[in-house]
Amino acid sequence: MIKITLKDGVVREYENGVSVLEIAKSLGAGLYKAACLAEVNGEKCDLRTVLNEDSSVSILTFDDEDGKRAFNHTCSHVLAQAVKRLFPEVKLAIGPSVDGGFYYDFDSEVAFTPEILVKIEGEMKKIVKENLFLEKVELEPEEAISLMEEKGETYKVELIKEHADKGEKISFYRQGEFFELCAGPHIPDTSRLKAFKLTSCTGAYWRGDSKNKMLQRIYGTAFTKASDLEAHLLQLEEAKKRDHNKLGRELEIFTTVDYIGQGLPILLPKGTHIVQTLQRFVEDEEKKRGWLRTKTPLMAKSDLYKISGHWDHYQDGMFVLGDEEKDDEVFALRPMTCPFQYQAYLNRARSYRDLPMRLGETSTLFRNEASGEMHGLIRVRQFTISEGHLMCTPEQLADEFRNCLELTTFILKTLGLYEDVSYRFSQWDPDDKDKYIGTAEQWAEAQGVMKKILDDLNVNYKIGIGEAAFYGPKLDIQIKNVHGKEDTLITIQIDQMLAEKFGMEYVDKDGTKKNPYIIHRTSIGCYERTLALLIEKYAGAFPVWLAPEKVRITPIADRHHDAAYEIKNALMQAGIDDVSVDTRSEKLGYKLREAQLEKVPYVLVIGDKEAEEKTVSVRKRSMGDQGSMAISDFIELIKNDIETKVIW
RNA sequence: GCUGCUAUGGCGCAGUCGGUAGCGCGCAUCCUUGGUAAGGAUGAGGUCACCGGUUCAAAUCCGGUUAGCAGCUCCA
Repeated sequence: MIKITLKDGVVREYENGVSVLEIAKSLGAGLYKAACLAEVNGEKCDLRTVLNEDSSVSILTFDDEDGKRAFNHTCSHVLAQAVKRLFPEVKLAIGPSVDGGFYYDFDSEVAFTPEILVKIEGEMKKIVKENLFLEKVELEPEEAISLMEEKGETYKVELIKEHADKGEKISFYRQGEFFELCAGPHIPDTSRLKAFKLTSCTGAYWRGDSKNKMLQRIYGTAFTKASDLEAHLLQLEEAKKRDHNKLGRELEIFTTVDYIGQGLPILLPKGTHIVQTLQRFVEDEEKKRGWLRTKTPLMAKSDLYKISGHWDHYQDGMFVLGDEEKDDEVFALRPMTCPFQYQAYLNRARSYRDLPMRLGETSTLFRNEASGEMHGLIRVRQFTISEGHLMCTPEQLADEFRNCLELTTFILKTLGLYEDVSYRFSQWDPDDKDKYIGTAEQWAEAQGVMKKILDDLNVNYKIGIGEAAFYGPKLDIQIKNVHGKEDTLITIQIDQMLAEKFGMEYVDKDGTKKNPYIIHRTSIGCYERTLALLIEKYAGAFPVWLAPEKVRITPIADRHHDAAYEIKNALMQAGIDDVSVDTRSEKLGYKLREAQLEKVPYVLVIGDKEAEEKTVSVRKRSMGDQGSMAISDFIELIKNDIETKVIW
């Protein structure tokens, strides 16, 4: 007999050689049915694992993150098995679980159309019914390679060869006739896969490298119950309704025109209004915090970019005007502000007394993104960023960095996005010589300085190797869109290299010349992308201070029009613009419905009673009828909303 | 850039087997003058994204281009 310590601390005795699955069964039919995975002495393993000594065991179900992953991963094996049954010539690549489901990459001559996906799903259901057991098998590397070569699975051979010299056995999982290279762990049998759906098929490069062949990736998701699957699919549908790319067009925030080009959105009056409001807010806030402003050219001769290194390291991403072979002067639209704003610093000799020097600019940039990269307002070719460069001494660096971070925190909190972001410490990739300038020593120093600052500030970050700018490390503030895709909203960077390249110096107290540290930073990010995230955050129902139409005055009958315009004037005189009057001869309910759908924060209903008493009947978005109040009281109410930037 | 899908009035969509276009919403006008999420009638609006091909005939079939979508790659 062996002693098994369970999750709740209870110790039970079992026969030597008992499997975890049998233990689960002994604990109850419900747990047995729900079990996905086990954790034995802290190690994740299959439920079929057999125990021969005293152990601590916890049974993981779909409710545990690891259980869910194993469940989805097993479903990806079933997918691969089904594809091999229907298309034996298809070669298998890899098939992991991911957030919200799983995928499997196939090298197939046949394109997997939606109709084919349905057929594959049907075959998967058969496999589930067959209740195939998943059994782990370990082979010697040579054996594994020859087996996979025999089956023509060239991708698997490549993977095994990489593992071969580690001196470990290669693990496989068998389910029926299907034999798959896999480290596991897996759920015990296919019959537990009660509810799954193949959601899409797209292209994906083998090993994530665009030099490699593009494979076909089938995405899917799996649940223990059909109702959970349906709820999940419904949730995805709901998320799509918040998609800024759809909602932003519906709400007339922006549009695109095919003959203007990709990544060049037109901001309509409502979108422009929001951006302008954000811009004033940011510029005022920066001014309070000691930032000066510059206005620098949108383009420059190639000479400038040759000094900065962009000509060599970033030319593909720039819009170049002219041809170096033919033209005397070649220009390029600016892809960043750095070398332009540095000229303000270089305007005269600087002393340590000039530092820190904080230069902000609302800066329009142009980047020639590859054609497939553009996405609504999130990824565009022309955008405007709250740019800034800060030149300082080494002693000032940590404080100034903290101030930059505090500014972004303040802005994110004001926008209501603070809880939605995560931090990434973006470092260089020493193996990527094409992308990065500078020496290993320079990078070690810049990253070391940044690490210390971040750790001192207790920033909870993850590290991104190869995510640094070509001239220095970054703190990237990341946010996910409605589809779960992560983008950089805000970035704060430390740069030691460009100051040297541009000959930026200051005379220190001791009379020696030194290069300043430079912080590149944005405070709200680029306005287009931030706007996109705000549309998704609020599903178009913006806080009052940002709302492009704050008040809609709705007279009930024609005879109330004069009273309505009087109220509009009163609001305008109180400094509240963005007020409209809906004089259409529609019923009140009809007008209210439209105002609600357009997410106008306040609707003022004006009828006989209000016209008589000089009051307004206030309807608040999503809170309905608030009753009547004096016009002056309403002005106070909405002014407070605007000034405090309250979110409701 | 790559893989796949898509493109029909302002928006959302229908259009079968090729025979020169329909619906709903919106818009305009008129009637209605109403009290917190859709009152009624009439009307206007489309060279079916663009270029080319096949055909007696193309929204429909074929090729290309442009743009949009999902994903990959990329993202200073």
